[in-house]
Amino acid sequence: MSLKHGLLGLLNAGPMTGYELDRSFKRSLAHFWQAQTSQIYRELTAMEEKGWLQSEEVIQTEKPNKRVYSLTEAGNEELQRWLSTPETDVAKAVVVRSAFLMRVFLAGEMPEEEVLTMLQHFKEECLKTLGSFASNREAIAHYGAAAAHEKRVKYWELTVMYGESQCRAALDWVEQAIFLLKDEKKHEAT
Amino acid sequence: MSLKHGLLGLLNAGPMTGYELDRSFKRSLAHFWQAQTSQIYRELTAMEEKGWLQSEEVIQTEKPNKRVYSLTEAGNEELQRWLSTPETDVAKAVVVRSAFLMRVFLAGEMPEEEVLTMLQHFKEECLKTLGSFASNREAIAHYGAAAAHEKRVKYWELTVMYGESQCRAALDWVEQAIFLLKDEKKHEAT
DNA sequence: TTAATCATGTAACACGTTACATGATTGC
DNA sequence: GCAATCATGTAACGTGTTACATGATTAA
Repeated sequence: MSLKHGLLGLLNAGPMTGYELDRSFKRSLAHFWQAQTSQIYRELTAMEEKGWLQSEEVIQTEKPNKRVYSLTEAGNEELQRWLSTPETDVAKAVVVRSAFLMRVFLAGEMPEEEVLTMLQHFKEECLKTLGSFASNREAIAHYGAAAAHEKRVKYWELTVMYGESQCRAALDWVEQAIFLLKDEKKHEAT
Repeated sequence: MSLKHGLLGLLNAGPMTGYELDRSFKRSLAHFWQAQTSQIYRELTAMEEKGWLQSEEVIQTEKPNKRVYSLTEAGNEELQRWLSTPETDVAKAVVVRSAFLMRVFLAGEMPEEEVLTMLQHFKEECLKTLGSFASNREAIAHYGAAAAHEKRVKYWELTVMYGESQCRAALDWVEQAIFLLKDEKKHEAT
């Protein structure tokens, strides 16, 4: 149930519309939790039903009307409850789900050139993603300048550092994997 | 749709029962794709309906009866089709979903000691997981000795290497994070 | 005039999780 | 006598994904 709690966390900084939440989400949390716009609207409806949020419609003339959500007492308590309940499942903290690794695992059924192409493609993705972390840092610097919520910014930064370190490790791995496969091919040839 | 394709891949090595698939899965793929036993049975039923598998009931007297699944032509084609269709979604290759990082992101709403406890706990998980990769390597060595499917073993090994490198990176990160938080506290004290 | 931004959703489906049920055999 | 292994599932629920629908304003 982390999407709901992510939204509670964002709303803790102040009321927002679904649209704004969607953008905040994509700017800050998307590197470890991806969510579709439609899912966010659905969760907001569900959370209001649970009493964690309240909303108010704001009529606009120049733009479409919008619905502004804010945390209730119950929502705040739920956030606190979730944060103070440590994860019991050992595996979930570290283990991730990766369709890419599934392909690697099954790569024995593919021609080797295709495997190499796949790895090369993965490498490019890693490089791109590393770049996106750099822009993330810029965004942080921008918010950090406004200060006031230094604490929040500090932890946001930590999640970005985590992403960067994972990404660098993935890059090292893929380079080594490519090397190993190529090296093997060379030996086969001789 | 990777769970289905993982199962297809395992069955490509020979017919198996749901129970055996479950154990194979947990032994080899579980470090990048976790699946509940009940989910595996459900997927098997669905895949047989799609014509990717066929099954046969084996009557046993000393043990409960079992149902042995094997790949059909269509199943094999589907596996090939999936393997040769590269992932189009850029983000999915690298981005992962992590409730732990969600907690870190929201850690500003927690007392700092709790954050430290959480990080320390995460560190222990990392260490445990690193250990489990070691046992994974032993399992590989065991299968590798039987040879015949060297290719499969090679790629299996690569997925383990990936897990290990990610895990080590996570460990480095958490140690640094703990250091940063403690250091900050010290400066506040003075 | 075309794309981007603002703004909200519904419907259907796919996939993941949890709880529960059954029952025999084997080893400690 | 109790836990583990073998062996298979159903039901309900929760979450994630995809496709679709609407419609105004503003900048290139």
